[in-house]
Amino acid sequence: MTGPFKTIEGTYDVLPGSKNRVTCSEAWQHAEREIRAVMYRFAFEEIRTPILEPTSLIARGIGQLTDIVSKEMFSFERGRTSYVMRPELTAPIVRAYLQHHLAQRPGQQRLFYMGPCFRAERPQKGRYRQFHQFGAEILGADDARADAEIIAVMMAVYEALGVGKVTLRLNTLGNSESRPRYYEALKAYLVPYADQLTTTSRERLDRNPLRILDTKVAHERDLLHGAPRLIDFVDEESRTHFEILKELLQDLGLPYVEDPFLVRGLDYYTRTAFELEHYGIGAQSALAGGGRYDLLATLVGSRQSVPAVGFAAGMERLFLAMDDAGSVSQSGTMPVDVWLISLGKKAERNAFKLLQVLRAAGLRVCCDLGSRSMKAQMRLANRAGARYAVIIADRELETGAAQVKDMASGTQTTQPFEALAKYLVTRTS
RNA sequence: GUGACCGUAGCUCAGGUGGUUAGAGCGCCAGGUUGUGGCCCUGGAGGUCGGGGGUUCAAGUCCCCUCGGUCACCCCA
Repeated sequence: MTGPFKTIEGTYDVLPGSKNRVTCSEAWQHAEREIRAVMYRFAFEEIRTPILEPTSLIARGIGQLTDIVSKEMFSFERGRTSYVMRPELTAPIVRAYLQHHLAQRPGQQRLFYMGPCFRAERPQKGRYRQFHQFGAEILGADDARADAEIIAVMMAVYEALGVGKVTLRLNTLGNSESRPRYYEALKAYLVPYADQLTTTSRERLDRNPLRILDTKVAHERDLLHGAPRLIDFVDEESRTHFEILKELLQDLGLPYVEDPFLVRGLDYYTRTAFELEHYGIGAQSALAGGGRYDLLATLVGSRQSVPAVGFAAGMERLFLAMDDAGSVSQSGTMPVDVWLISLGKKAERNAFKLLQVLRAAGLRVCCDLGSRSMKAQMRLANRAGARYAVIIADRELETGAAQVKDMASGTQTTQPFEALAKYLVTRTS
């Protein structure tokens, strides 16, 4: 299908009552509610930043050479300014933290977010051009407990939404001094084998050798078995930071696997890097990822460095994992408490006023806005999942009492108009 | 950016080797009950067969192009 009534490639509408979790508004509301609840329990506060950011922030923060910045950004010029549709939220949050001097607020800043992000990739299962992330950041703390807190909230969200069977992979990348030393060693090892490397890996050799570590090409993986190990180059402080983090995770009963080849695709990570995986949701198995990014603030131009950790997770992948885990879905449209049925113009007018009275009493109430037959209105009441149907026609107007039908049992009673709200409220709460 | 598969009613899909007015189930609307839902019965609305071009007496069916969808690579949430 093509034409004007069509969402653009890699985007989708979220509709009420959709059988597909990703496109079902009730499923989104449920997930968002649970995520918020977990975040509040861990004492994180919400931050919302613009979807549009200056290109320079993203380019400097995430790194000019990353895939995201080099080929996946939706960006455009407007006058003398270059804008991007944010591809992630960590850099924007650091920007907000610096712009609004959030360091002046007491203690560490514990922030969470939810919202759309954009990357110009070819869509596939669990990957969209407009996708949605939620995540949390702790800014202003270099203690390993901050790393553990971040991992703990992240795990708690999946726990709360019924997603078990997740794998937490963990690694340390070292600090800004040890990383370059490892680059050199890895480069020195790989250069003699340059002719055996793929073109992309050969390009990375110069610019970002770390990225070669997460290659999936079989013979490159074999080659890497003999390569110098990242952990051997990691500085003493980063190493103890990593050891403490692992102990903390053990204390919290959070299982993890160490993965010396885990490298993240963004330049700003230092020390801790982690990924949460779930198999059974397609090729894109990463539910969430994150790590420590002590360098990011200075990368975007801050004179002072800001120690920080965070995680980012994909909503769409969360939904896929919930499907795979057989998590109870919040499917189907939300039923109404009461459906008002009226026959005749006069009754319609009266019923319309009654709608507001019942709503003011806290009931979810609706009626047909046409002039259908009793049968048709009854059918609508049924489809809307109404607990009660209230019938008003000339006869009821004369006697001053409405017919109230319990839709489940089919029994019908007569209630004076003045008593209606109270009657229905006590029966639906 | 590359590759594979797919594209017929709102949805899920039938439509052997090209041949009369393109079908079903579900959904929607209405009637069967002139004031009563769910079940059942009956009827109705709804289709540029993704789009364009070509082959042919004849194309939903064959060929080419194009657009979209899905999945995968790359990479990542």
